[in-house]
Amino acid sequence: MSLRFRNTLGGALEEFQPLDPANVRMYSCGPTVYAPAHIGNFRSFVFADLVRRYLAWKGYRVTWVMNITDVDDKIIRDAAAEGIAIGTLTSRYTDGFLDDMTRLRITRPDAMPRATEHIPEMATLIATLLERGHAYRTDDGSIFFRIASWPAYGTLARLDPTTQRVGERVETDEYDKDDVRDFALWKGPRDGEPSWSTPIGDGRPGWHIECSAMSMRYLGPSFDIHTGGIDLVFPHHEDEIAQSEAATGEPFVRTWLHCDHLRLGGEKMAKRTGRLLRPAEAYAQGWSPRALRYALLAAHYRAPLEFTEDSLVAATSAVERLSTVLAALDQYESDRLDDPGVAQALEAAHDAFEDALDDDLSIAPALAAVFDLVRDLNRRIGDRSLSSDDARRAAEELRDIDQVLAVMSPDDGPAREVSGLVMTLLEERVAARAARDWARSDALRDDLAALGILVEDTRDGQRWRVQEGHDGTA
RNA sequence: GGCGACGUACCCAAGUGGUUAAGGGGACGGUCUGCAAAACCGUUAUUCUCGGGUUCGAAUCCCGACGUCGCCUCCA
Repeated sequence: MSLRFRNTLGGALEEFQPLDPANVRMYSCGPTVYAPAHIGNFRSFVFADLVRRYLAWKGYRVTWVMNITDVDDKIIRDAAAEGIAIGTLTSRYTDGFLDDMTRLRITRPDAMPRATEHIPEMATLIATLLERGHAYRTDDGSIFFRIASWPAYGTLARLDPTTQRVGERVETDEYDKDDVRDFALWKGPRDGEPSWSTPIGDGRPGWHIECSAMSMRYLGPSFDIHTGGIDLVFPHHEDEIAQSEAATGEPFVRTWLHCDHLRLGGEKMAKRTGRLLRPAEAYAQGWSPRALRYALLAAHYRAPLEFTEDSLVAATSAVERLSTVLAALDQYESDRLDDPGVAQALEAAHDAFEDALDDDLSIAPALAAVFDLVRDLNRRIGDRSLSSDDARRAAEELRDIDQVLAVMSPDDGPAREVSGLVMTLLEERVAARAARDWARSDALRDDLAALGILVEDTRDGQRWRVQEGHDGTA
């Protein structure tokens, strides 16, 4: 089967066909760096990473761009409150964001453009909109997009602009718009606010224009996939489409993908309500980054996901189950001949995994296929019915699948060589067990545990794996 | 008020017309083991929010009720 996505634009399940088969172009709305991102934000970034990884796994070359919004009202407000330049504030939170991405195993995008570094591109785009009559200036030097000039406005969000509820929370009179629904492309200069001098005048960009300008800069006027949280559908992405297509006259994005909210206590996780959890806080409570990743990944992206401690308990057990079977396979040895049933099981699991994800990234059946395989492999390990090559191939298959999931290897340097001390202790313990010296054996097990090495005894002898959170280099 | 999503076991979550309702977690029982851990086996939904209807047959389709959440305003 082929890859299909549920396109927010139109709502249909559509077969994915890249505009350029040799290069899938994808853009994700990134963070506004005025505070550490919370795990609700990261749900959308982990989701985008899943799209990116799955496309690559399917054999596509992907160019992935994620913006960093480093100038906006909240950034200006918070920097002023601290008495620092906005760049000082935003570089602080940008660094933190990049660290969080790394720990959550989110692939580094090919480009992460900053808004403040693309002011000229935005000014050019706005100039075009002015020329074409889709934008107008106000007395204070601001420039607005004229929604009345763009009949398709509202298509993405399925909103009828004429019936929008306006008036309840009309923006303050700070900017003098022709129509309350018009949105700011450019904000005129003000005292105490950062300002750039451009051909369209002094001031600073509005929010939506940066994504249009930067996506076009790196991906061209038309590209394949645009991702974001469901709350960006309106007005952000609606505005992006309007201003982009009005400027270029070409279709902006082919497939829009939006993930639903992460919830806490039954409600959307959000900074404004204070109802949130940040990655660092989860780690401080003892949860591992990969368990957090798994918890964010394990539900379908278009379904709301309630985040609870139970979900982290489940995620922790699930990822440990995966790394345990991998460790067992890696250490498995047998003189047996290959069992053709193993190759069949691997192929069946691979196909089921792919079929599930092909269907609009249906992660739950994909994971079910993985865990069905894990149970089968554990059974075979217990029966010693595998050959050494069977075990090696099984581990290879799991690691291949993990190119998409990125949850199987323990955090903190799983692939690293363990120290000579650990190897010596492991050997000593084998000798102690051979001599049935249980006291010595148990003492060595404790010593190894203190070094982050979990030792288990099986019918086939001693088996070990690295404990979560230890790097095994002690 | 408009638009949208949703209600499946103790928890999370697949399944969208037809043999025994995936998978993960938790709990309990068992096997293995010097002990421990891991693993494996078994038990945990005759039933899918409720009430009607269509059908030979529905968790799956239709109507209604109740309940939850989101967007319409900054927001992943």
